[in-house]
Amino acid sequence: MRVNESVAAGARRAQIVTAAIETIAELGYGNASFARIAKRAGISSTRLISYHFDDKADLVRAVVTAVFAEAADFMGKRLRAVTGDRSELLATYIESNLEFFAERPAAIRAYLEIATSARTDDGAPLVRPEEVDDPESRLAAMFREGQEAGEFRQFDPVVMAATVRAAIDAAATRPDLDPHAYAAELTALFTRATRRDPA
Amino acid sequence: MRVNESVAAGARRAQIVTAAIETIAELGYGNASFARIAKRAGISSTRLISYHFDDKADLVRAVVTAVFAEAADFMGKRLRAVTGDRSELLATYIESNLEFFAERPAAIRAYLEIATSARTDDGAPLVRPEEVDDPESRLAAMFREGQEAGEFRQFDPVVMAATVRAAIDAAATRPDLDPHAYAAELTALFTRATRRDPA
Amino acid sequence: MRVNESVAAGARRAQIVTAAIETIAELGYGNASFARIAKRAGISSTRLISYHFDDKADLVRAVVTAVFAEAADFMGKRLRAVTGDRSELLATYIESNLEFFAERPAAIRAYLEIATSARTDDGAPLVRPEEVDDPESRLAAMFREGQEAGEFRQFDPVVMAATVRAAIDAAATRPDLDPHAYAAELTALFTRATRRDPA
Amino acid sequence: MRVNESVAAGARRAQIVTAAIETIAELGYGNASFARIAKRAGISSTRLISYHFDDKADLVRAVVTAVFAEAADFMGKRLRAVTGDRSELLATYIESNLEFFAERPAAIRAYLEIATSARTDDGAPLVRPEEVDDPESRLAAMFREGQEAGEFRQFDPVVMAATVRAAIDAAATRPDLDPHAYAAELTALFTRATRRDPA
DNA sequence: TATGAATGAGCGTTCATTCAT
DNA sequence: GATGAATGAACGCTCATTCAT
Repeated sequence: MRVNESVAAGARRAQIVTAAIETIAELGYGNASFARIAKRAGISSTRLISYHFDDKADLVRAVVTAVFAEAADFMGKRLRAVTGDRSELLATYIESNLEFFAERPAAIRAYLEIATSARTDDGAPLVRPEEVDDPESRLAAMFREGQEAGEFRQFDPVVMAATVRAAIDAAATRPDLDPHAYAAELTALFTRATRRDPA
Repeated sequence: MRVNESVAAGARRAQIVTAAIETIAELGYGNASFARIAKRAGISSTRLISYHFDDKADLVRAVVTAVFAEAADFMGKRLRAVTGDRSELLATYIESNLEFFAERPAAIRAYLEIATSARTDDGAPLVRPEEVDDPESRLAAMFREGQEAGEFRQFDPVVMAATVRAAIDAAATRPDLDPHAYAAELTALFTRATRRDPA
Repeated sequence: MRVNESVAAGARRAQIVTAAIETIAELGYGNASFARIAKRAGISSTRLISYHFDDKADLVRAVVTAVFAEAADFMGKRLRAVTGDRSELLATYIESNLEFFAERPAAIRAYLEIATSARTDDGAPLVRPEEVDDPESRLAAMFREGQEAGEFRQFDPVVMAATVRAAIDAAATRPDLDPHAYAAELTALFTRATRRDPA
Repeated sequence: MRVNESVAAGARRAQIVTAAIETIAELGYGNASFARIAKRAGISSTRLISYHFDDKADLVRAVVTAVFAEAADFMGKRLRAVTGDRSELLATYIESNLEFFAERPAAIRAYLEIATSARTDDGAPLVRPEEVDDPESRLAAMFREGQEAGEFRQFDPVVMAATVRAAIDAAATRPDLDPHAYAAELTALFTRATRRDPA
């Protein structure tokens, strides 16, 4: 997060981030060169990107941060409105996430591209999860609390969280399917997978 | 599959494919240049790669084919030994798949890298699923048959297959966790998610 | 030399010159970009450098001028105090010069960097000796006068002056050696090299 | 030194090294880009330079090695023919070195450019003296032996060697002066500077 | 006097691929 | 079946400088 940046600079940065999201989503991370991003942003030179971002990693980090902020805003409203137990929270989490995918497919595709494809020279992830946010850890914590509250059966919260995230992200690669129906399927699936077993 | 290739040429191809798998697994698809693959294979010039493979897509396709063949061989033995119903088949599928990950982590990481990162210039996947194999479709078919046989509850087989595959692939990115315990968790999860609901 | 510049502007210029000296001395002329100099000066934009100096050549000229002024001030005091003949003058010249190196190593390293490395696009020296000062010519004149006064043997004053300067500058690249001992060695060396041969 | 390189590759490398020497000598190290060197070498792309040399440092090292080899060959013949004492050896060293400058001015200018201007990003010399050769150390050793043999007076051999090298290198920057006359001046200078003092 | 924003040219380097034996 | 040599395009990034307040 930058501080003390002027309005004009902030707007330019946002414009470049938007172009980067679209380029990465459409062509893949490996094809998203500064030249292609600049072209899509309608700016004449890649120099302007280097001027506003330290390097490519900095731009990529800005993309992830922007997507996460948007997702958090979109989903946060729905999640804070939940009044029921954590089972309902999980259902809302899945549904709002899939709705966000339907709303902003490019943003989420760009994020997934970065998460799976952006590496440093030595193979390490360019953006480490803990650098930006870590939805999976928060999900695992929620499961753990639900177990302690007796709302969920006993299972490994880490595995369950990883599976829920993987299931949701997989949905993002199926834009052909209806997000509400898909959400209903996943909700049914994970409700059964997590609820206390019948006595 | 090539025909009429000599033993020597086949061995060279296999050597290059092996080096490609290791390079992709370790450094990521984006860093797996011909130069790096050639270096790992212990050959002096990238020319040898171009000689044995039409182009990079051809090499990548060979990698995927090799990994799939190995996985099919490894898992096939276990799956054919299953005597119970499709619920047991699913459990064996999950478990043998995670065992394969533990056995050949580089192979599966290379495959996942290719699946998520390898694109043509215009953003299309470099290797289309139907070009090599399509485990997800076969899984969906299995679910459909199980539903018709009354072994599973009613759910969307496509969504369930996608979720199972995503859950298994997510496990591959967690080499820190014990594969048997992970398999047990996933088996419990999907057994509950797919079984007929209690009356 | 600028005229009519305000105190504030003069201070800024001095601040930038100081940063330039340190940067050139530490990283070499080729690595002393406006960006690096600005960073060391603690100013946010290179624009301030361009504002206070016409171009890079102007800044470099200001650096050389500043170093020469400092050296002339430092050495001038000692040289004016010499009462003996030109042989003693030469010894004092050498010694005070090496003392100055010890006092202001960054300044002299920066100057030598500029003298040896700063070129225009077509290879010409960025700062021509006669543009700023020309110690070598003054030294040659001193030798010529000394020969006419019978204090030195006959030799080519130009070659001798070039050699003395080269010897002194070489000393600047050996900050590991004691400057006084080095000066004593050079004094002994050039005293023998310049004195009248025994009859 | 490369081994097992083909005749064609060796010729190419030599061609590029020659072009590099001329470019560096004429335009200075800072202006000697791959593009300018390639143009002078008459090759179409800078890629060919990168193909034959690991990186710029590798090319620069090859230049220095080539110049040193040439100088050693040129001077070696004359030095091995010396029959007198070390005083005569020193005179021959100076004279043959200046003759080499007159013979191959571009080579020596290129070397001096590299020695004074070629740095890594952090300011360290791109080519360390000990990496290629170290004439100064050998000269110092010669002085030390001469002192032990009673041929020279007592002085610091390191300082004297540094001064002789600096004096010779300074001569290289004066192509306007006659090398034989210059050599005679330096020989007279250092003969007097090094010989035993009269009793 | 100062500043952020923007620029086009150039940098060394790497890319997969083709040429010519 | 194998090889070294060569290629043009593209890469991210840095350069000193200018524009516009």
